[in-house]
Amino acid sequence: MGAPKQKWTSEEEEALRRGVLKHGAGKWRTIQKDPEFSPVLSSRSNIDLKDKWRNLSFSASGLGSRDKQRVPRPKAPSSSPSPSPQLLLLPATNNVAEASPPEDCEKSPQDDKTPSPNSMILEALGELKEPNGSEVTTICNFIEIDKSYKLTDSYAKRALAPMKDPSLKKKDSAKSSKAAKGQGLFTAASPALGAAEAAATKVADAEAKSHLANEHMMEVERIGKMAEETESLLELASELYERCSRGEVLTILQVAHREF
DNA sequence: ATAGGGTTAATT
DNA sequence: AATTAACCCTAT
Repeated sequence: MGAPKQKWTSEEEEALRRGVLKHGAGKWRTIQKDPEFSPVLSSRSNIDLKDKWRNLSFSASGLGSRDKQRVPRPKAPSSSPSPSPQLLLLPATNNVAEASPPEDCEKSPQDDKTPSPNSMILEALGELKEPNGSEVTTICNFIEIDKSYKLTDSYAKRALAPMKDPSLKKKDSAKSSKAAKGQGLFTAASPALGAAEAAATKVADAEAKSHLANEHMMEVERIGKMAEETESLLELASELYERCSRGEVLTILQVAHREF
């Protein structure tokens, strides 16, 4: 009776974000049970995590001064066939990114009119890049979060298995892979699209060559509708791909290629 | 156990 | 009154 509403604290929010970044969105139970976030999210249930993440995602999606298409009105059976299945994505991180960007990070001259949500992700990736090398699962999760790619943990497990081998440090290997298996999915608009798409396709094909592929196609189709986000996203993918190809860190591409 | 839908409470 | 956020219920 005396429980009005238990608002989420910053600690809990951060824990949730970290958990999602670490284990991936969807593994609420795992995140909640993780000893790292357990003490913080002890009073939250997996459902609460999901709900919170949902709210966060929705807020982040419609938080760009974009059209405020609000049509949650189930009270209009006449006229108005279908507004627009605008899919949401890119919950990203809500870190402090305002104040004043002193200097450009490195390149990305296209960082002008677009908020570049991937920049944050890239930065985060660079930050969490440990001397030991980022974990494959982390990168995998990144991609999963970015484009809502559905990567099962089975893939992660598989990728982690061969990763133990130190001889995986190849300098250049999958670079000329191209692997434009699904290049015909949608029209390519930028050069980076090829590489990025190839990477995504490779990863996707590595494990999900069954019904999951179908979902991927659908997802790709949806993404194709959003040119801006797609380009930004692909840029990130390309960056990751190049970076990994260089041999800086173990990449899912190499592992995937190995498995292939 | 997770995803989605719907409801209630608090804030503006 | 409208929006947001937490909570609850149901289906898969």
